[in-house]
Amino acid sequence: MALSDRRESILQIVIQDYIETATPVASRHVVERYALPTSAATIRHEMRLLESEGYLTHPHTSAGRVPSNRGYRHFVQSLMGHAELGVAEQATVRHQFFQAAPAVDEWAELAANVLARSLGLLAVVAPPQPQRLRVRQLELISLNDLLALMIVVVQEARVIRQLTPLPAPCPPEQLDAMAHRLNSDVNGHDADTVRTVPAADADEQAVLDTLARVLDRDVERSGAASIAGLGGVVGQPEFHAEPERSLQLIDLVDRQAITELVPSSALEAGGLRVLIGEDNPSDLLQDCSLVVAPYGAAYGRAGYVAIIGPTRMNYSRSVAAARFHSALLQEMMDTVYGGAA
Amino acid sequence: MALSDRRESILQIVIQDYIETATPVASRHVVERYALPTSAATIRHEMRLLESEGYLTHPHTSAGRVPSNRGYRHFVQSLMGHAELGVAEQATVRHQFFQAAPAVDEWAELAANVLARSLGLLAVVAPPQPQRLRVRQLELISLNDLLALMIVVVQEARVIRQLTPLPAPCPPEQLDAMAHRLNSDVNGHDADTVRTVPAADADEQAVLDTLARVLDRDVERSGAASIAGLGGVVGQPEFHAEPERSLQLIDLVDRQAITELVPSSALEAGGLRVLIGEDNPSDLLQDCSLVVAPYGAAYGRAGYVAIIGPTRMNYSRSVAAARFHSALLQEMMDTVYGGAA
DNA sequence: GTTGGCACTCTCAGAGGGAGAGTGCCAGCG
DNA sequence: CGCTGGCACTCTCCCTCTGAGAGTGCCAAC
Repeated sequence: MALSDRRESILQIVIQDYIETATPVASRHVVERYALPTSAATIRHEMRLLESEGYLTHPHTSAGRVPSNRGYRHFVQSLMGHAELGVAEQATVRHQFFQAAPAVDEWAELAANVLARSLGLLAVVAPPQPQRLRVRQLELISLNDLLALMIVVVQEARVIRQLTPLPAPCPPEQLDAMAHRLNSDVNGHDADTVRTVPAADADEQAVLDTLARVLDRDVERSGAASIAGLGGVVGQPEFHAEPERSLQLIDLVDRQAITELVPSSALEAGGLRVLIGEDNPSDLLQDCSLVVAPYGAAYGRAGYVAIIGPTRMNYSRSVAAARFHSALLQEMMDTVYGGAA
Repeated sequence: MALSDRRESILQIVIQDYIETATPVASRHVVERYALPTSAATIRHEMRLLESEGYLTHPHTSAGRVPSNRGYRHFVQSLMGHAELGVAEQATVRHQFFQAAPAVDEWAELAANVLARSLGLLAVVAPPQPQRLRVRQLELISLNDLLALMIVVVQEARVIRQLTPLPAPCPPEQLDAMAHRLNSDVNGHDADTVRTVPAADADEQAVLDTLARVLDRDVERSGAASIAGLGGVVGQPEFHAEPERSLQLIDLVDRQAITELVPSSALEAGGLRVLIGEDNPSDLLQDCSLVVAPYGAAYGRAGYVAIIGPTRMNYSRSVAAARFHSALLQEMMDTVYGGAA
């Protein structure tokens, strides 16, 4: 069912006004603020129709209108247009990344911080997860005769540190020799092939076992997602009313478990997705929206940039920012890793 | 001014009861719950005296007594006794660390998580910061002819990843050769001595410059403190009443800036400190207490285990847990790094 | 020194009431 | 037929009031 032009623009005004003010918008407010050529009564009439079609709701009889999830959905799909970050803002963000770019570990964190700050919402940035890790360099540091610190640099440009107990005493020189020997054996190997490498003695076996286990474990860990902007979201008016909800969210962030809120189905499509209210599988996000922009699928399980906020979030800005950041991260990864895993 | 025995034990009861229930404790409640051989009126009389001496307060005329900061301080110093974690709990924690111990990166995080969970308070664990970093192993990965990924393993068992632009084109083999050459030159060097190493060409100079800068920067970064338990602490009743306070705290954690709340003066003494209410330099913690247990001073600027919660926190448990964890972390570091920097 | 008793104070929850904000509807107008 | 002003109606919000309940402070008696 198509909406008349006027009805559409009223819907758009109501939504934008509500996004801005967070208070139900009244008919009179609309005509006055937006200098419409009609009277409040007419707007009232149109709003009533919009409500009967499911785009708006009513907290109570004598309150103004509030967009329904359907209204938001229509807004995102048809009314919002193709959102782009302003040129100036793009430049600022690029500049920040340019300054930080050398520190590979910090990309996701930087992105999350910039997003959170500029949107005032919760931002989650998860880097792509490689399907498997391949050894590039193995380093063994002798701590004492029975304990070594293993440092593994993997081809996917990650570094793992791990303590390794040694079953038989092994003095530092011997350990160095072992590292040297093993390095050529395991170079380019992943967990599975590491397991097939023959060991010269018990200590070597222990090191190889640990190495294989560590390669597996580190792939498993979906961890390392950066989260920022908790303060911004729980400061939103919709959270003031329901402290339990805030607490649940805080707890999730605290436990580093917000990644659970991003359904993997949203990543599969490959493009940017906006999940509004009940679109979200999680109960916690029933009154929230989620903007997800995947990136880096070429490097394994796709990473993503996600924005979480009340359904009343500024979709235009959120979508633009998420899109821009995911593209930027993709671009940086391509520069650094040459476009292939 | 010494307190009579009875007065002291009443103070102790009031404080412990208040810590447990978070509600002002009434005279009648005390006699009934703790089966005291006196009447409520007597308790009332004693409480009045305790109040006039500054150990207790009164939210309002018809409310029970609440400990004052002075009361808490006296409790911590004289009444609480020497708190130790139960044997069973010690064993559990040790077991958790034993399982995770191999992953060096995760010690602080694990400690923060365990503390936060077991106390329901905010836990901050900051690893010791080495005064300077010395190169152990330098690795250069060619990304393209003009860009390399530098991976530095430092003797302090930390790993740094950093992008390095190359002024002159440098194919992979050549880069490998450079890494090999430089490795012997920079081994054991810190930022200052790295700067004195002569460079063979422009690319080598660029790499050395980046290396020196990175060694400096990484010492600077006080970062890497692990924080956990935000949900627990803002869920405490004292935060319900004041949402702004919660927001400030959330924001501080969000910005990874809670470390600001731990005054460096608390670390200097070297022993465990308890800062109650206005002892805290930060405004935000005026109604909160801070338990700080430093560790690892032998490895540079001391790290610490800190517990943050309302003044009504369970000091006995907090102090015991902080002490135990700091000792455990110290012990683990000594095992791994052999007791010297 | 301790106790029971009693008056007093203060909070808290609920009820009531008036003001204000908006709507829904209707009758009239272009 | 769509638009408009007017008006009754509804619902929230805030303020005030009130009664119940909880505890204390004090006093007189033991």
